Amino acid sequence: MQPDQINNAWHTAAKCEECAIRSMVLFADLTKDDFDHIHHPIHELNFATGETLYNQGDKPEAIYTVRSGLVKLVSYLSDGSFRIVRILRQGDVVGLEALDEKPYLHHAVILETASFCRLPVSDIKALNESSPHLFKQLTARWQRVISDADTWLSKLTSGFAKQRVAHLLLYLARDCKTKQCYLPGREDMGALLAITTETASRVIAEFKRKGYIKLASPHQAMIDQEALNAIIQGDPEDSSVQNQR
Amino acid sequence: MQPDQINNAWHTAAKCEECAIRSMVLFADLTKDDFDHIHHPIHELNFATGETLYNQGDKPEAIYTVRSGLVKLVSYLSDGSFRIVRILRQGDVVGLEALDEKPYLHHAVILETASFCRLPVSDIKALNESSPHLFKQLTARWQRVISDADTWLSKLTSGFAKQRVAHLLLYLARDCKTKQCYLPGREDMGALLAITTETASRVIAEFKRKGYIKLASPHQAMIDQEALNAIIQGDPEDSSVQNQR
DNA sequence: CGGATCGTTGACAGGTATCAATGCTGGTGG
DNA sequence: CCACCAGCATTGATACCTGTCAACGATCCG
Repeated sequence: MQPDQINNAWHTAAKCEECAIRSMVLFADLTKDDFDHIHHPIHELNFATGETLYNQGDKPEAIYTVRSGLVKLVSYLSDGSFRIVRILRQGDVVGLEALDEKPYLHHAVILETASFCRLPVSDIKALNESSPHLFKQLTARWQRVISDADTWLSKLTSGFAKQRVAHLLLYLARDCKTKQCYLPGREDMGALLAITTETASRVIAEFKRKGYIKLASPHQAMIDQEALNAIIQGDPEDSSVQNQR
Repeated sequence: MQPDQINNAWHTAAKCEECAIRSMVLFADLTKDDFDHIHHPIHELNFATGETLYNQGDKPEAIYTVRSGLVKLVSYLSDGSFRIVRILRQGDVVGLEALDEKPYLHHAVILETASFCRLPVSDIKALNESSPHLFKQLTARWQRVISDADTWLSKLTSGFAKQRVAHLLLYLARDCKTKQCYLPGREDMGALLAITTETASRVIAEFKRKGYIKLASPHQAMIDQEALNAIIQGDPEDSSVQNQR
C-alpha cells in the first residue's frame, strides 16, 4: 500500500476537476470555488488484493471513494463466523459512517487491486457548510447504499442456494457490457449468501459443468445471463425437480 | 387515516419546538429561525394497523418521521413472494429515498397504530440550504438505516430458524425496558427471516411451550432475553442436538 | 519437490420446505 | 344470542436441500 500523496491543495483540486471518473464521484458537481475550500491534500491510495483499507472499530478520519477495483465490507459475528455485507466498486463511497463520527462498522478488504481517493471528514464537513453542491451527491450515495442493501436482503438471502448464487453473479455483472464479472472465492461466496463453502463450491461447479459460467481467469467469469435468470425463476430444466418458492 | 392538518406554518413551528419526542426526530436541533423557513404546514397523520402509508413506485413528495407505532417496509419479488426489509419505530424516518427524487422503493404498511409527521421534500431541501443543522440529523438517520440494514443482514438471515427468530425478538425488544415486544404474524416473520410461515409458527410455538416467550396480547410478547441469547449461542439444552455454526 | 491454500466431491444426518389437515378466534348475519 | 365463516396459527408426514465431516485433487510458491 503506497500512498501517492499530492502535497498541494491546488494541484489536488485541479486533479479532482480533471478526474476521469469525476461524474461518478462525490465531488461530481463542485465548482472551482468549492475546491478552494479544500485545505488538506487529497491522498490517492493504491491497494493490492487481500490488503485492508481499514478495520472495524478504527477511528474514522476519512471516507474513501473507489476509483477502481473491488472492495468487500466484512462483519464478524460473536461466534467467530463472518458475513460480507456489501461489495463496493468504482464510484462507490467507503466508510460513510465516518461522517457520523462513528468508528468504522466493518473491515474493508480489497478483492481486486483498488485505488481510492481519501477524503478527510473535516474537509467534507467544511465543504458542506460552504457549498450546497456536496449535499446532493452525499444524498445520492447514501441512497445507493440503502437501496443496494435492500436488494441484497431481498434477493441474496432467500431461495435455494442456486438461485442465490445466480442472483449474486448477475449482481456482480450489473451494467457490465462484457457479461464478465468477478468470481468470489467459495468462502467469500458463502459469507455473501449465507450458505456454506461446500454448497457454494457445488453450485459453482455445477454451473461450470452446465456452461452457465466460464472462467476467464481464476477470479473472473463469463456468465450466461439467460441461463442464470432461468435458474432464478426456478427453471425445471436444471436437472433437479421443479423448484420454486 | 385522517390527516390532522395544521393550517398555520407558525403554529406548526411552535408545535415542532414543543414536540415530546423532539430529541429523536429530524428537526431535533433546528433553531426558531430555522422554523421560520418552513412554508408549508406540517401534517400529522394517523394510521391504523394494516393501512398503507405509501406504495412502491409512488411519487415521492414527502418523507415521514414516526412519532409512534410500528411500520414495515415491504418489497415484492418478481415471483410474487415478498420480503420485509426493515421495521421502523419511534424516531425513525420513512421514505428517505424521496430526498433523492426516487419513487418510493417499498410499500410502507402499518403494523401497530402509528402517527407520523409529514415533511414535504421541498421544505427539507429549502431548510437544508438555509441551515446547516438539518444536515447533521439527516446524516445520523442515513447512518442508522445503513447500520440497521447491516445488523439485519448479518444476524437475521443466517443460522438456524430458531436463532433467527431469537435474534428478531431481541431486535424488536431492543432498548425496551419492559422486555415486551411486538410479535409479528407468522407470515410476516417468515418474510423477515427468509423462512416459511410454517417454520416460523413451529419455532414460536416451541418458544411458547418452553416459556421463552409469553403472550401479553395477540401481538405483544414478554420475552426471556437470557433464554433467547442461549438459543443464539447454540445452546445444546434446547432439545435438539448440538447446533452451532 | 513438498507444503499450504483453495476448490471439488462424496456420504450422511438433520433442518426446512412442502403439502395437507386440524384448531383457534374474531367478526358477521340470521 | 348463537351459528357460521374467514383468516390465522398449529401440527403432522414426507421429500429434499443443505450443513457437516471427511477425503481428495488442483494450483501456487518457496
